[in-house]
Amino acid sequence: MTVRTRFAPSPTGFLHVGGARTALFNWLFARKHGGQFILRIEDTDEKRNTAEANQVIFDGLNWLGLDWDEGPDKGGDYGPYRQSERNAIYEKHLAVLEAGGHVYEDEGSIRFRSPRKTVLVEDMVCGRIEFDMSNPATHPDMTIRRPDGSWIFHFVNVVDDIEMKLTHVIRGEDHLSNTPKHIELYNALGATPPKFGHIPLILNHEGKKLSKRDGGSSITYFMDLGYTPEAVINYLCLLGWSPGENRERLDVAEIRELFDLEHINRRNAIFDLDKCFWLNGQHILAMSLERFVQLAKPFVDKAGIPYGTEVALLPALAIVKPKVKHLSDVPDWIGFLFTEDFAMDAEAVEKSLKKPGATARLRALSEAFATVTDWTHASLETTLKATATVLGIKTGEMVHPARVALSGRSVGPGLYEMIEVLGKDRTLARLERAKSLAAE
RNA sequence: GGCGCCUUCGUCUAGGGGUUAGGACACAGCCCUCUCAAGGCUGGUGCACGGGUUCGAAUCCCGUAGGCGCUGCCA
Repeated sequence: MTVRTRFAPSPTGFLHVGGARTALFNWLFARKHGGQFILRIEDTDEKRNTAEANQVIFDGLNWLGLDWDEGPDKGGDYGPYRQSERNAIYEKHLAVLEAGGHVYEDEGSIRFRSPRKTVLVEDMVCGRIEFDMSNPATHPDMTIRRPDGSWIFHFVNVVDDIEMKLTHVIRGEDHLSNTPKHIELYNALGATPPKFGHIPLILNHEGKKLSKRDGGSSITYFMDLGYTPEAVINYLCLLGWSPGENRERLDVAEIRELFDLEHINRRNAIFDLDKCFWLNGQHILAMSLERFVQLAKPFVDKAGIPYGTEVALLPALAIVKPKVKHLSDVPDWIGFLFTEDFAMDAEAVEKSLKKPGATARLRALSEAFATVTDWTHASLETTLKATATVLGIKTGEMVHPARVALSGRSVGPGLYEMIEVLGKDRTLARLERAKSLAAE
């Protein structure tokens, strides 16, 4: 039997991190077992069904790297993959329920008549749970169709899962209490229920369900701020799941290999942006320069940094890669390398250049650098340190004014690396220019 | 209210009868150091509570409390 899982979001114009994690777990499960991952859009509420809202889902999943085998944009053997286009299928299944005497009309809507028995849910995450459905007062018959003919989630969801031959349904724990009702529906439709796995919810810092208002509740937030997909995937999978052995930074390939439903715990998790942020830095540090360029370049382009060719951009990105935590910070970190019109931070100028002797130091450094033929960070370091020694000052007393003179600020990439990237001409010119700002 | 699920540092978690209860983020201090990071070291804070069972409970059982979810003609 081929494993078939799905992600079935409603197009709200927003891809929630909880939804993204549900998608991730389904994707991981399918990929791990050599199965298929299906994308189905649950747009029974047609008001929400806009092209933009659909696109947000596609973009988010694509960004995360969660590819699907069947879906509205891809087709497949069990389409259409939008509920708004599956009306005939629902009618057909409703007829089956009618024929079996499982439904009745109630003020224009259609309700499913519960068999009123105990339903056993055997959940891959939660274990065996019995639900006593015998009391109509506490478990009323669910509505499956509104008087206006539109369908209710429970019904279409089950019908689609049957029709699309899904074998495993991994979803949020908010559906655990709905599951016995869904199983009743499967039975009435003569279908075998899939295996269910209910994963814990993601909560905000107040312990409430993460809402749109909470920072980091939307995948767009991570895309815009310059998180890497690898870090977000990593963080999301660590919420409610652990591979053991104190592993923290994992790449997707490792996660695909290690992931299993057995190690999903059952308690809800509070979303911690701090840790996600840390993980992002870890992934940036660990990734190849090629990957970093691929991820950072759009941010640099968007900021309009005049780097010219990609060949010129590469060394700049290389020296900030170990420092940067958000890709959106990259333009700010490399901007001074591509313009002579960079801002001079007043505080930094005050602290490092307005010091007695600063001019002499810059002059000495400038003269020393002028003789350097091997313009590499290693020999630049040697030269700078030797110059400081000659002047009888500590390395730092030379480094700080130089950094401000060359970049306009007191923090940045490694000084020698940035001088190397700057090149001899620009370095000497900037040192010269800074003398006018420096104290005698 | 009813039903279901859950409860290990502030947060994410490991641990499922004998552990000095481990790791990570965050926080503090120190080291390294050209800044900022990274890295290294150190530190504090935790088994919700009450009863059992047991020689021994964070771990098993019962209860209580708290949290979350469902109880929609939302998904």
